Amino acid sequence: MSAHEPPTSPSIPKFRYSAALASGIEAQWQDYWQQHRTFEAPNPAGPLAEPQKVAGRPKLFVVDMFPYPSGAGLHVGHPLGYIGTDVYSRYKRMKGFNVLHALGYDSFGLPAEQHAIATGVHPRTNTDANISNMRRQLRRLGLGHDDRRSVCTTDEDFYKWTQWIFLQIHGSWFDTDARRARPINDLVDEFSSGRRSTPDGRSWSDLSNDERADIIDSHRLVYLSDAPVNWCPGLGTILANEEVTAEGRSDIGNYPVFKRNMRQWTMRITAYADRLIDDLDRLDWPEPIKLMQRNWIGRSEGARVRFATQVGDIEVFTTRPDTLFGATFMVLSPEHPLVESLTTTEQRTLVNQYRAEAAAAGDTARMDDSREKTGVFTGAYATNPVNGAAIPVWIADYVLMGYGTGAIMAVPSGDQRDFDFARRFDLSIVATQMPPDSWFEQHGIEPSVSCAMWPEAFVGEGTYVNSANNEVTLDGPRSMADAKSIINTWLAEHNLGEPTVTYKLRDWLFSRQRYWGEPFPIVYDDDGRAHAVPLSELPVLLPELDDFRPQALDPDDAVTEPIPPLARVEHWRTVTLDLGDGPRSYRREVNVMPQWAGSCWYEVRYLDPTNTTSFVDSEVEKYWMGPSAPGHTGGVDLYVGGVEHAVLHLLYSRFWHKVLYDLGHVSSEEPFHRLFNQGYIQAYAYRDARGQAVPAHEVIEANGSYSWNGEAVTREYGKMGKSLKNIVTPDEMYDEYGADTFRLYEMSMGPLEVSRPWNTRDVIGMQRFLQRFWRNVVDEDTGACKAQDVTCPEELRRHLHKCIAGVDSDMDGLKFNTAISKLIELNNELTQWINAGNATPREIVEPMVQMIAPLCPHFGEELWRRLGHQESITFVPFPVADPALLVSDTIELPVQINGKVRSRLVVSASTGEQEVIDAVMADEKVRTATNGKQIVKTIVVPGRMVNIVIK
RNA sequence: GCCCGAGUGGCGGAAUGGCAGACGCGACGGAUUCAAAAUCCGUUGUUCGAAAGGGCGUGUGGGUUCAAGUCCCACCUCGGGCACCA
Repeated sequence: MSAHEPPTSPSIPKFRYSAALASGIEAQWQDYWQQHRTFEAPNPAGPLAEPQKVAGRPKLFVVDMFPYPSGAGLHVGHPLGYIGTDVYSRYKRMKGFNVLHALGYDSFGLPAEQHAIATGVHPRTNTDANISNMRRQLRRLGLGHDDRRSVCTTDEDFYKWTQWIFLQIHGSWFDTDARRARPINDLVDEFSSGRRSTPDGRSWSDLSNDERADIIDSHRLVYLSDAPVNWCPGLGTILANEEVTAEGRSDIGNYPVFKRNMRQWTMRITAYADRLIDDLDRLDWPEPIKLMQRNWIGRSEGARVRFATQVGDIEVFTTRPDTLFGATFMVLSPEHPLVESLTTTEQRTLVNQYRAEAAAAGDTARMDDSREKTGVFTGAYATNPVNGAAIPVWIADYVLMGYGTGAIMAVPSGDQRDFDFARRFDLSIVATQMPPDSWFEQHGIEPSVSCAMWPEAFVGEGTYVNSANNEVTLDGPRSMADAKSIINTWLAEHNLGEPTVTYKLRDWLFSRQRYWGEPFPIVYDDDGRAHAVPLSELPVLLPELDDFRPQALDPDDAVTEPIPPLARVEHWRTVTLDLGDGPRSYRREVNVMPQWAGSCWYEVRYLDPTNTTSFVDSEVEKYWMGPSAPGHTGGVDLYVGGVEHAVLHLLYSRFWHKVLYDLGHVSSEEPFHRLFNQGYIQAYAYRDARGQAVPAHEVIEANGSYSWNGEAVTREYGKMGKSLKNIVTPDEMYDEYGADTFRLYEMSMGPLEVSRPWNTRDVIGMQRFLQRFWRNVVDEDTGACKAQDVTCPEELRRHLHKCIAGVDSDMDGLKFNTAISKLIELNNELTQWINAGNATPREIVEPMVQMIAPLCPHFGEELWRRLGHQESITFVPFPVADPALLVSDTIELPVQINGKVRSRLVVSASTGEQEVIDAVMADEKVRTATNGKQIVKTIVVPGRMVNIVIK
């Protein structure tokens, strides 16, 4: 392993740790690992079983978020997380763990398809080229991945199982009593045995086949719905709610998105809303991500309440049933089904006009809350169930049909929107809670239960007023929770309402009108009824296409019906199958699955990538992902990725995993037990006077201002990207410094979870450190190992053990930046010792090499070999600190006077408190400072410091 | 508007409530060199001072404490998420 090309320049010693030397070393060790299959992790069972290697080691499953193989290749920001997980995995191998670390590719998706449309090149060709380039770039980084497990979602034997999971979901329903998914046949049994009654109460045997199928289909966890969807003509496909930005545009491409009705496959993720929220408490995730998921799911607890009208009850959902007595009017969504029958003759013209306007304005316009409130009176009145008051019924577009029941009871005294509406249209406002005096004081008005002077609604805890009828009263001081519970009980007793929970989360639109995705394993019969393709027919392969274009659509064309590319492949679209009643002709589903499908379960396939009989061997899944203790969710031990998938990938994959768990296919309840959000590496970009980006690496800084070609430019900070001309690639770093220096720099820049700016100029610092380290072990001229079995000074030995203890705990906590500085400090001290003419103590450098190995694996392997070891350093145990060397005999105590350090005192570590005080009082500087002052107090923090308080 | 997260030297960043600025970059000075690069040694928060030494310093203003970058309250700025959600 030591025959490297000598560096080209004659003035540089032959064995200096230069970029050229590093590159040679790195290439050789990468080959070594590949030949020796160093990172192939043994499985306990299944096709990759090596049970004897599994035995006696704890396991660790580390996963990076699934990358999309972009055509642009990697820039230095991309590998940050991969390096972090690699360092951690290598560290854990040295701590005795059986580590599974692999990286696959989320290779279906829009960019490859858009590229195919533009160039006519098959997306597979392009995707494969991108993957090989990315594999090449990552191999050069020296990542310890098990390459056998590098799956791609576009592989036929991968998407076979994506389709299989789809059919599992299609073949199940959610039992709301058991709070879990069950096979759909259980539901058929329940209906046919009479344990469960049919929707209209007829017996199961009296129903026609079609009627039965309708009932069953309506219970499936994935179902066809003809409902409003997010239609994005610019992409030629619909999008999930999570893929639409707050501005009503597509997350990808920023095209306009329109609401329209289309028949789509929809995943019943809402059935899992409660478990998706509740189980967050059992996960080791960053709190902000949990919060984002909670907010996205948006559980609100309240009550459904029915208000009687002449044409039937209006049902509302409210989170504040305790304010029912203050409901002075109702507001219905313009699309509410009762509007038609409620509206009086006199109001009809106005109402129709308003409804037309509301329909014309897009969702986005309606959501613009800076607008003034609009609305129209229907002419009808409803009865407030708690006090019998006749209250007017209005329609207004701020009430959305898609949330709750599409109707609200308006309590203007307690809700700001209702308050605004009431003031605008002069509707009455009745207080149900008396705000505290401080509230009135803040608003500069006299306390009054009359709302006439109130400038805004009062939301909060207050004494209840005006809230009683003959049977129930809330009046007086009481908590909101009590009041809600009292009124809910009363409502239930009188059959006027009941406690309910609603969610913001909507079901997941799962169809995409594209080509480059998994085909649905679904066919339709002549009646248009969907059937599952038999498992034996999987995978349903994508047909070849010559032309990948969806029909050309204007991004603003909201009305034209989309025709997916697969609809044009007539020979593929029609298929003859025997689904139990003889061979018949069926038509295939022509939509494809969204990109999220493959990433919903890929981590499971890492476990058993070559299994042809199951998506994963259950024993293998249990070993790598099973719960570690009763009550533990199980799942990946460490999942690292960016925060941008907080409500997309991380919500969808949890949902799929829970379905698989319910059906008994996995033993883990959650896919990712511990989540770590890495920061981003960003970069400066520069623009000239015209606002054009200029090449960032050509910009010169002088005295805090920046220039390019002699022209002043302005600096901005953001993502690396082509358009900003500020990309730095790993390849440039490999050439200039080698992979180990690059890895070390990325890890040293700051905490892994924090975003930070890239600064090529700083990389040199880590290069110098490795050079000094190298020079301490290797003779730069001869390449000979300098380490000798000599005794080293006690102080250096103590420093080593302190370093071991610190690096060990830093690496365990993913704090690589501080681990690196500890190694640099130790190396600096070692350098001084050696520069003073001493030999290199083997006792110091061997543990140092072991400690640097996870960070700079090629460097570590090479030095380990040069130190005379024949085995790879990968599984050499991490050094252990000697506790006896961590405590020192003497300590330096800072002495503070009134909190300011005035002196330092070296004392024996065993000095008692009184002795310390005596020594402090004898100190010259202390005597000067305290001279003539009264000592009020003396604080001694054992082993840490002394503080004297004087007056 | 609501909810998170973050503000520390010229820069990236360290600091279980206990010596603020570890480590690295940059800058400055020195050694080596014909010279440079590389390497090695040293200085480097700011301010007053010739020096010894002192004052001030972690976004701003208050507070708790013997002691606050760290805890509490209010505010400012930046980044992110959600947004007429009943």
